[in-house]
Amino acid sequence: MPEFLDLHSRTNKVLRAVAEVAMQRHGLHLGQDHLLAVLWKEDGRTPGEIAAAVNVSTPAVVKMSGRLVDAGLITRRRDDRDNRLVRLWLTGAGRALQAPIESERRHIEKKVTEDLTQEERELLMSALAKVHRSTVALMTESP
Amino acid sequence: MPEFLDLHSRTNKVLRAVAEVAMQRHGLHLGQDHLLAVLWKEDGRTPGEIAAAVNVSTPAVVKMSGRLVDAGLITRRRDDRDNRLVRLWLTGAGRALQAPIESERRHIEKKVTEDLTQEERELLMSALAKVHRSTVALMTESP
DNA sequence: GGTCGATCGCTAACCAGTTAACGTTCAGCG
DNA sequence: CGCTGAACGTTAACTGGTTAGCGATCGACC
Repeated sequence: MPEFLDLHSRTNKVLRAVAEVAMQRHGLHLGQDHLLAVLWKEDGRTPGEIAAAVNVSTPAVVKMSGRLVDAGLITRRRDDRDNRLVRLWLTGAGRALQAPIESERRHIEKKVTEDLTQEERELLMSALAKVHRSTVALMTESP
Repeated sequence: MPEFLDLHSRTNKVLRAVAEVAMQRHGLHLGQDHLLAVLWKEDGRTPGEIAAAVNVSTPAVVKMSGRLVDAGLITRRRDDRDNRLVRLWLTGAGRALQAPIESERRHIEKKVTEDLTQEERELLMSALAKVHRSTVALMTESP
């Protein structure tokens, strides 16, 4: 089992777990905060736009937005100019989550990188960015 | 959106996507190779042992092993000494996948880190290990 | 002004993963 | 020797995610 792939995926798993319990403290599941973040930045976007912004498929946004509607955090309404579009709008409850969620994520980021020196942190970011680019390149050429 | 968490999860996503298509070339889904890897190392282990080795819940192993049985890569048989135990055994097809899958993963690891110098690679690994430890610590103390 | 293709949201059927609850089987202890 | 509690696999119900395919709507073109 190659060491980098293994370490990276194990790290991802624990990071996800930590983020999950943090989000549950606010009644959210992991990933829902990303969707809300798009609306916090600009309300009334369509599922397709959100999917593109979050790098997720449109059906994933559709399902998740259904749960967020049930939770009373957003509402769904058709665009009256173009009737095949649907626009998602934050409710008061959804908007109220912005500050606590963002603070929560900053807290996690801080705790999780607190053992790194500033230099290590920068090298980690740039190395990870290189890996990201190489992976995207590998992905778009092989199929 | 904190930059490290974001970059790490985005990197994980593309890495998963690459691994997924690579595994599909051998008729596998992502994660199934990890389960098989445990059996390649030592055949005839129980779902609980495998779950612990792969850091996954037991039900996850149960479901996945069902699909691997359907695919003809493993068989499931109760232990005759202790009848509540179930042991998973590789079939010939399951054993035959070891070499190609391991080579596939090594190839991905190589391609994905090819833009890194040796020094960068080592720093990335050690930094990631630190993050991993801090995250585990954060996880076990907060709830 | 009608048709035809593109766009968009959505549903269905998968996959991996989780926790909670259930039924069996075993082992230790009275 | 029986009973009680622990260990184990399994099922059910949820989450996030995927691709394939359906239906409705819009826009452009003839």
